[in-house]
Amino acid sequence: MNSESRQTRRELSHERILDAAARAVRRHGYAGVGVAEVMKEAGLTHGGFYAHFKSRDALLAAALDHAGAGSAKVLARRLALGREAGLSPLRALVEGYLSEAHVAAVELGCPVAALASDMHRQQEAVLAASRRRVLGLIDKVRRALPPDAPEGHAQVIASTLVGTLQLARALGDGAGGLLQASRQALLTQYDKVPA
Amino acid sequence: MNSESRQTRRELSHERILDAAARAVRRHGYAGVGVAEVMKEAGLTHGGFYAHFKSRDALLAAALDHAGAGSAKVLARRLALGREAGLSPLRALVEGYLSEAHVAAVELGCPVAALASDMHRQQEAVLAASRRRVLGLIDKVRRALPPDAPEGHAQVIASTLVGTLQLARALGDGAGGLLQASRQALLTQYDKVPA
DNA sequence: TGTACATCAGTGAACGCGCGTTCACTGATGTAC
DNA sequence: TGTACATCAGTGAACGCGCGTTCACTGATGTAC
Repeated sequence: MNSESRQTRRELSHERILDAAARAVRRHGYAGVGVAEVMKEAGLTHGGFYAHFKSRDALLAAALDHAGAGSAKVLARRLALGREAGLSPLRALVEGYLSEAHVAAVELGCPVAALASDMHRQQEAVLAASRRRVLGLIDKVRRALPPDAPEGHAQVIASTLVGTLQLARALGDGAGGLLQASRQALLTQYDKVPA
Repeated sequence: MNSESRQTRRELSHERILDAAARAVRRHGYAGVGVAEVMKEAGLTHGGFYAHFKSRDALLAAALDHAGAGSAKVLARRLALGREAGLSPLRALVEGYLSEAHVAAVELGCPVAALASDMHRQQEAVLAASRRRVLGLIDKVRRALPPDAPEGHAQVIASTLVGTLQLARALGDGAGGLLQASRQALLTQYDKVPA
């Protein structure tokens, strides 16, 4: 334990609330996040919430940033593993994102896929945090592409990743070869390094 | 007025409720649809709702089918116009779907783009209607492709269409060339008929 | 065509419930000496 | 090290509000003669 990881009781609680909210917003959507449920999952009672956040919306915005940081870590690990296995960064990203595991793990997965169709309906603070997630995703794709790749490639790939994951989740068992079709299309079109 | 279009007062009300609900669910999302608001927009009071639908969820399911029928009509018209202008069906579809007008017109646009990330969270009846919309969209894309196109192409294109529209809506003015990038990518990759 | 009655469609008040938010209070933690 | 006190973090009851749903009632529509 270094001095940075020594946290007060308050800071520990704050982080548990954020963790719970970041999971809740992905699992239940913006509208499905309840203050009481989040606090309960953090091991607290709902009354103490307003000592940590000034409103439910403030919690949602903070939760999105928290979820984004979590997703970034997951991706970094995936890219590191892929590199060891000799995969191109794009292949590691696409195969990780468009996996059955990601379809199933909504509450720990990409917040953009979990929330995108509802983003434009949110209030300013929540919308701003949501936009950061979208731009962050596009940026992660961009960094997995060669430096000289055209501007729009990262945007198109990100759009396909998000749309595919959502449709796969909606269709459930009836998704057929949707994931596989998108993986193949993206890698065939954008991955110049043979696997 | 032929005999088929002669409707009772009840039938007229029913249709106004459905119209209002189909717009509301796309504008406000599943969770944002309120019985009272829908009835008000249909020119009625909320108490009469349960003479038309047995629950709010039943309304949502019916509204999705209604929205799907509306979208199908819009698309058919777009394809007819495109054909007159010498556009391939795929180009007519892609340029219509990925247009600034569609980004702006959420409440009359594609219900899949408006709702996809929330679909998997709905109860069975609403989920089933939502799945029909997804399959319907994929099918529309398939019919805009050559008959010998590989299985997965329609799925991938539909995913890209949905994802792109959602990200464009989320980013708003900051969407940059997102629509343009996806239009170009899809047509370059899948439209073999030169414009 | 007109009148009397039955049925239908819609009204609006009321209910129960869950949720975000507030607040007086309590018990735990930390500080001063 | 121990005691007294101040501060902090969390508790749980309460409030107001909106929403889905129910229901007794009313006014409009349609039918019988």
